Amino acid sequence: MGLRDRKKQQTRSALTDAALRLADERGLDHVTVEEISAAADVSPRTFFNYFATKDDAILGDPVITAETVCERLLAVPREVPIIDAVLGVFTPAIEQIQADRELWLLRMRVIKNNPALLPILFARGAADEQLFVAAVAARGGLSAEDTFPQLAAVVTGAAFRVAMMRWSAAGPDHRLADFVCEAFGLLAAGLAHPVPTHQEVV
Amino acid sequence: MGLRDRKKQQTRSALTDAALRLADERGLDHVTVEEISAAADVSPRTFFNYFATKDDAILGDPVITAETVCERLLAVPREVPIIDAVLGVFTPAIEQIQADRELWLLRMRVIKNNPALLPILFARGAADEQLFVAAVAARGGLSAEDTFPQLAAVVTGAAFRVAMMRWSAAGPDHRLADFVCEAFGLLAAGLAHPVPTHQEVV
DNA sequence: ATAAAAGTTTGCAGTGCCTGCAAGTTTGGC
DNA sequence: GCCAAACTTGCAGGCACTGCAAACTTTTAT
Repeated sequence: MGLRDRKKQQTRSALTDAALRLADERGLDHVTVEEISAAADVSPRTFFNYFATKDDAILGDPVITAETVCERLLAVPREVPIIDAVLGVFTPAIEQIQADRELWLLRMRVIKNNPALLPILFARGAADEQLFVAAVAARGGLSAEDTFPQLAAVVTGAAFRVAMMRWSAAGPDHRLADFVCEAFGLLAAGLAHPVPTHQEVV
Repeated sequence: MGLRDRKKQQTRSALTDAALRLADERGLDHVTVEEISAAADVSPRTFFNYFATKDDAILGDPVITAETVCERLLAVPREVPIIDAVLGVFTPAIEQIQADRELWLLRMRVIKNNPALLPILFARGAADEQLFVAAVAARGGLSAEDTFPQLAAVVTGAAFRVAMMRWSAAGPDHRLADFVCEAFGLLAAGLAHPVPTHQEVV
């Protein structure tokens, strides 16, 4: 990678870093693009060369592209239940997030304090979601217009989001993977009422 | 209701109607608040006395308040599985939407064409979502910090959203209730792979 | 009926996000 | 070193949205 691209990468993360730090300190609404740009030593106009919106700077680059998700999902044999398949597909991303723990905890804190950001946490756009739906459909030999793939895609996404929130709220010794497994497990159980201690399922 | 409130109601729906119509014609991005206000015969400043954001005018009033949801949910006996409980709680809202079919189909078309609106379709705000989580928790004798209520609330919301999308995409003879039931049924089945015709579950 | 009170609409001025355009400046290949 | 491509920047401008204070309208009390 040449000097050029290295510099771009630097500017990019300088911008997210500044955005995250400032938003964490004062709340996203009390930080202007002008301030973020100043903190990253670029002009406000340049900010928008890197990110389409102020929010995007907070969210940074996606950990995993929709294309990768689709590709991997299609590689999972059809016998594997969709929940396990999705879990497998996301595992590398989960580990990636776990590795960048500090960054992500900060990011999640900012998201939690600025709920406007929340929807974008998973399924960053309708386009990505549609790709995901299509992949689930293809893997199951179904149409993207069928209920199952649409539901599976959206619901696993929602479950993942819940896992992220819980992980970020938990203590430092927890692994994101555990939260995701727990959530997906409950999903696979059909959201059956969890058994309080010493109680049998009816 | 006095003249005053009647007029307010009139203005309010004139604004949503104008917003929906114009957004449907040209796309939300190509409609300004000024235009919506002009179509509804009020000043742009007045628009913002009625709706906090342009999006809100599209979305109109919530069909069911978070408070009602919580109230009803707490009334459902604990033995009823959460999915059935939620289904029961939403039924009146579902019928309400079905009754205002024309309005909602238009609204859904606008939402589909302007995916930025999509997240707000269910769980209009983080606050509402939290109330919902709390209600699910209370009904199940769990804490709002537990995984189960958080997951159940978010996931059923997502499923409802999918049902709405499917209903709006389907022909005129379909009932929203059927789509919701189908989605909730798949959820209850743990997102098991649906059986294609003439095939046995492994 | 009339005047005061309470609630609504409106214009105005201002902030901040975001965009297109037309320079300037930096970088990589020759 | 020199050219072309890529990147940065300033400027002008559109639009969402807000607070404030001045009309205006409905309601209430007399």
